[in-house]
Amino acid sequence: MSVDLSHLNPEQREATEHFEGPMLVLAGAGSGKTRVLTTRIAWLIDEQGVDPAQILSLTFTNKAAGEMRERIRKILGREPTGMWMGTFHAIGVRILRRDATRLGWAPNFMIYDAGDQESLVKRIVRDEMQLDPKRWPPKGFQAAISKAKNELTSVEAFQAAAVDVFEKKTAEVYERYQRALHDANAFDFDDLLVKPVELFRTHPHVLERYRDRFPFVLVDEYQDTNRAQYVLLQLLAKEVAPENLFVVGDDDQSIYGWRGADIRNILDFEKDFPTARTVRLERNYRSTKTILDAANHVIAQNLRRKGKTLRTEAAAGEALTLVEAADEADEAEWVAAEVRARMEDDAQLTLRDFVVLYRTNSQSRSMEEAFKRWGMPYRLIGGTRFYERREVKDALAYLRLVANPAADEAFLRVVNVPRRGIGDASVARLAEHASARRLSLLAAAEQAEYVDGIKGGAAKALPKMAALVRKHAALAERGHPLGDLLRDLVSEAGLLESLREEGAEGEERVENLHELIAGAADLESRLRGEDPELMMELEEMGETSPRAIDLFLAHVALVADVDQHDPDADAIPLMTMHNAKGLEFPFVFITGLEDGLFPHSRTLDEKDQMEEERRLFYVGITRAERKLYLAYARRRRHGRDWMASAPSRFLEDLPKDLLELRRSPAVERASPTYQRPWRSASSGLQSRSQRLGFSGFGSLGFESEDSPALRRGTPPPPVRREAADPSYQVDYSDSQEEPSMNKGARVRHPSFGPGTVVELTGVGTEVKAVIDFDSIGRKTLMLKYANLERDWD
DNA sequence: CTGAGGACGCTTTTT
DNA sequence: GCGTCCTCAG
Repeated sequence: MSVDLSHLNPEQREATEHFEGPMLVLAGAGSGKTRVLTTRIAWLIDEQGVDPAQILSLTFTNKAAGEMRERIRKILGREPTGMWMGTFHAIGVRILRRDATRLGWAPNFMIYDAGDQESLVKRIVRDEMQLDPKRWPPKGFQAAISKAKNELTSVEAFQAAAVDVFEKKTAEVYERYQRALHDANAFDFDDLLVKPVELFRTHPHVLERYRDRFPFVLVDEYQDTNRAQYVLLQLLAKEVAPENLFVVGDDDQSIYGWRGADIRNILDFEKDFPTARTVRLERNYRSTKTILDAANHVIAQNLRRKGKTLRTEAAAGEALTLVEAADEADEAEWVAAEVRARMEDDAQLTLRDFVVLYRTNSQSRSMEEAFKRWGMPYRLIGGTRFYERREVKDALAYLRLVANPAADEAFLRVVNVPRRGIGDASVARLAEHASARRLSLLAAAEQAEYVDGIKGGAAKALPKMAALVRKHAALAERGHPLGDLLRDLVSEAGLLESLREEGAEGEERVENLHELIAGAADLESRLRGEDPELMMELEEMGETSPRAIDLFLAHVALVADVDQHDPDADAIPLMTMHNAKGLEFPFVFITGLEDGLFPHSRTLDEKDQMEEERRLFYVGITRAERKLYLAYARRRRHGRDWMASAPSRFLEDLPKDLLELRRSPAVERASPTYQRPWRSASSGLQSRSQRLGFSGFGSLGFESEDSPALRRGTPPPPVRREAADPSYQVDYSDSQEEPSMNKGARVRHPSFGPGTVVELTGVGTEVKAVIDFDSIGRKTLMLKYANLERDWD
């Protein structure tokens, strides 16, 4: 069998057929980097006779890993048995399960997620160190510790370097925190990267084993690696002749600097590996020329970059639409109306062809409301993650307790969930009793009736709860089906019942639990069906016949998002731009393009951060295949109060001739006397840059005086509720008439170039024209937005 | 021990 | 605007 490379362009091919030595693939957005990665792996296996077990491939998301494995399987026509493909964290876990003992952890360690970390830090700060959480917010410590870990700063090094009070206190928290993790036989997420590095550094023969095992290392999204990940890669590949490290990334899409990703890793790759070859993938297969032009102009403003320019052979396509809205509700309304209009225009389109992107999750609310009002289903991506939901964590804590009755932290979490009348006082007594007798809390709970100070309800409820756990532990021991076990457990514990009493939201939570149960059942059936991927994973970890319950618990820690909604459902996705990385959509709306929101106010005075914001904008723009909409609101609710907002400075970087400007009906109404500057001119046919002068663009530098409505401190008008206003779609009215047009006229469009009017429909300001463009063929345009010129030649 | 009511805060978040 | 956290009365 041979791998088909005929569909690759020359650069993709060069990267794909790279056999040995370090290589950097700078892959622009939409340039086919996944294709290169997967095809190269298949090529290594099929054409170069590389054993899949010699390949280690690292990604940042489970989704990416899963999709890549699937694609490789398709190309090969068989399972790439033995290949390690997974997230850095998942691979870290695998390494640690084998050798954690060498670091002093038992192999069945638990993984603390962000929430667990937070409660542990809180406990240390408040209970152990007795610090006032107002003056010393636990979050601050947690962030500092996480940062230190990402930079591979040990407790000792941190202590040595601590100068000010905060650093000294942090050093103490860090030390206690690390000790607590060890005592609980747990690692936090950061440890999953840090500890393998520690293992390799302190046990050279273990490192040697991995170096021998994996002569081929591949990394996706290299621009997002942090210090720990970087060092891990260096350890695995540096000076391991011939240094087969193959990294793919895009410095222009580095948007995770705030959580430790270091863009220098990709910028300096050629310095780190002087023999590295570099391939640039600059041909874009996703977007129209107009969209790419916009993206290129935006990113060109950044200084810290390798420098790439995306090229395409695609047509110019539609102009970008920039819309000014009155406020966020109006913005959302406009977006919903436009989506609806688009869909009415083209029956082929579905809601999945669109996406609404924003900077912060809180912006989703107005969007959700608008889509609800329009009766259009939407799908929220991101936000609170499935396994971090309260009810899910509660159910998992029960399950953990069933799997391991000595899991005290799980016991503490659910001892009074649902409410059983067991308060802090009783728990404290129980803990005393337990530690005096070296019992687990669960074992102590069984004897609660005989524990001093525990009386009444608590004395009855504790043994009852313990009995419940014991009963299910016995079932698990006998190999009772996991899905059934979990279902009975949450129901007998009273979780379902208590959630149902919470009303509508509780129903949702019950749904989540059903989801969890389904997930457990699914994993177990994969285990019984000897799913090859799963079997391989178990084998690598030296585990042959784990209990489904332990396997499930080990798995859930690493899976961030189970898509709760049907991904095939016809609904419009709403997400942050961070969440959109790697995705593509025909129609993209980027909302909230306002200074202080995007770019975010916290980034305004720091150059590097501003560049990261701009990269985020670039990521947003390059998601679009056919059409990009940009929107901003004149004012926006910010916490308690309204703020006047100015259009984002990023808009200045867009070439004006790519833009079509629109205003929402509400804005039109708010400024009835306003006249578009270009209309007052004699011909009515000026360049687009002049047209930009309307109110709201003060900050764009086209108009010197600020419009009154935009001045800071403007009292907010009452919140409009014209949402359901059916005129919304048609009320783009302004009283000015358009230049007259007739069938057969030759016209020129700013982005589509010359064309012929084929048909005219509608009246007044609602005239639509079907125009046959010389370059791209027929299009239907609203005349008043089309900004057509008569073309006489 | 619990539920009510008030203060607070609030960027992004692949794992 | 909303969710979380804390405090306090019953």
